[in-house]
Amino acid sequence: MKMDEKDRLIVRLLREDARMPVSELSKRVGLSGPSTGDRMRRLEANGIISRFTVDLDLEALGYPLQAIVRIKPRPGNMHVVEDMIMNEPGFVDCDKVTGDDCFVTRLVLRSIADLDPVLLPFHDRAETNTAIIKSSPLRGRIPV
Amino acid sequence: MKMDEKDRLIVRLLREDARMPVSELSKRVGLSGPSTGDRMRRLEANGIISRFTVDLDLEALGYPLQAIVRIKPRPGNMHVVEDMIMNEPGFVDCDKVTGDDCFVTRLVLRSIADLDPVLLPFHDRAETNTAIIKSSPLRGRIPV
DNA sequence: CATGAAAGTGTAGACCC
DNA sequence: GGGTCTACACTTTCATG
Repeated sequence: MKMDEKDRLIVRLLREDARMPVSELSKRVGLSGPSTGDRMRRLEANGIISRFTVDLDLEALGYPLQAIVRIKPRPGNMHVVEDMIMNEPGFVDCDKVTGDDCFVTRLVLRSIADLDPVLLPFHDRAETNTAIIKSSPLRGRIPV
Repeated sequence: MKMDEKDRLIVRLLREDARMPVSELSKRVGLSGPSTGDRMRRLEANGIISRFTVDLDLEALGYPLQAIVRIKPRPGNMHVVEDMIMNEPGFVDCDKVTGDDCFVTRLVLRSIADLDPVLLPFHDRAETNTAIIKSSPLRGRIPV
């Protein structure tokens, strides 16, 4: 699908506020209401916009700490370990990657004391490497 | 802020479709329109919902490949390397972490051939470790 | 937290370039 | 094909209980 400058502007504005009325969107884009609505629907239909959603503040939800945990299952434990990750709600992201590690995950924590209990069950079946996140200078940028 | 079951349902529904009319939201939650609207605004005011936004499909935007790149600047190159990450639009996530690596980033690519040119400038100032993402079984789960 | 009226918003159809 | 205008239906909001 080809996007012009107005499509890109619509996407950028909706990223900031997905509930912006079509009427206001149309003013900022410089098109009529209906055309703006059409473009919005077209962007969604073509899969550029995969969904309208809300970002949650994990800190406000009681999870002030996050860690990157790399997990390398021991031979034969691939599937079990993947299931264990899925069944621990603290893991909010999980990527399966090539190379030495198998899983790169993001784990959220209520306190540092929660880290050990979460990782302990893994140590029978995998090697883990944990790095506490100090800050996140970049989250979800759109590549230009 | 204390959240009850209805607040949590509102958040869950808005995650699926942030543009859902308050009128329909209220039906599904089992409250009147105004109370539902009030709760929505309260969740946003208290920072639980940090913003209404859209998820973009990076593949549809022409970036079918992603990699996790860990970056360890050589002594004295911390700031330069951070700036280099910020100035390369392919980096869409960047976390500053404790431990051996300093930065854990997510890099999006149009093709595997783009990997080398992006990483080359770093090799003067840092050690990098790249893992191609094969699949992402978990993205942005809400911890329960 | 619910109700009802007023103001605002989205969308379909006809039309134009 | 894409854009605009108009009009009607739906939605949100505010005042009130």
